[in-house]
Amino acid sequence: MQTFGKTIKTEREKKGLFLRQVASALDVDQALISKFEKGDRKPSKEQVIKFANFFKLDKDKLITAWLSDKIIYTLQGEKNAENALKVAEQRIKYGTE
Amino acid sequence: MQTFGKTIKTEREKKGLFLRQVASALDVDQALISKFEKGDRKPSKEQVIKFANFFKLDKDKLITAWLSDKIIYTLQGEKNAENALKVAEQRIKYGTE
DNA sequence: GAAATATTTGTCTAATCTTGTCAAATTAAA
DNA sequence: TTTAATTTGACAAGATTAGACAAATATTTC
Repeated sequence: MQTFGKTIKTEREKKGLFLRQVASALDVDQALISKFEKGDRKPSKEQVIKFANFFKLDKDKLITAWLSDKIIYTLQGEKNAENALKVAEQRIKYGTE
Repeated sequence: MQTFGKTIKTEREKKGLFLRQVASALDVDQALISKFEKGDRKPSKEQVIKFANFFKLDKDKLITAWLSDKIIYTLQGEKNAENALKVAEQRIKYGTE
């Protein structure tokens, strides 16, 4: 169950690349990529797609990881988090009623 | 499976109150409450709690509805929405690994 | 159906949050 | 200990959102 950050960090290391290199390939500041990897900045969807292309990762999987990061972010510190997820799931599946 | 807006609207009508009255009781602009009810403005958590108290609703339930609104908002238009929810659920239950 | 009342909508400003960038600090490697 | 890599902090700019108000629309009442 990967976060976006861990995924791209692992991938980068697999390929033996430095942040600097990814940064220049994607034209994104390397400090920013470092932050993506550590999860203290959230990339835009366009950036997620850039990463997926660059690392040849399944786009949907990477987007899913990124979305789940965002969900978890909005739920942080909420004790009703789990219930909210269940409710959201029902609402998405069957519509809000 | 209620949204925050529907919940407070229903509750208000149950009690036969006008927006104006709720607005003055909670000290919130009535146009804003109208927007909350229709779901085109998202209340703060403090406001959610105000509503729960005022209508004597279960705080956790109302917060859950409000959180699920926010989740659905972040997932809007995403085809990976359902998967992202499942992933988020796993991560919250068992931690991110 | 006219007047009064209730609700909704549109728009603007201010406040809040988020982004990307740069420089400095830290950590790791050679 | 020098060099290279990564992380951190802080800031300015940009984007997003909230709340306020007025105007428009809808609903109710007589």
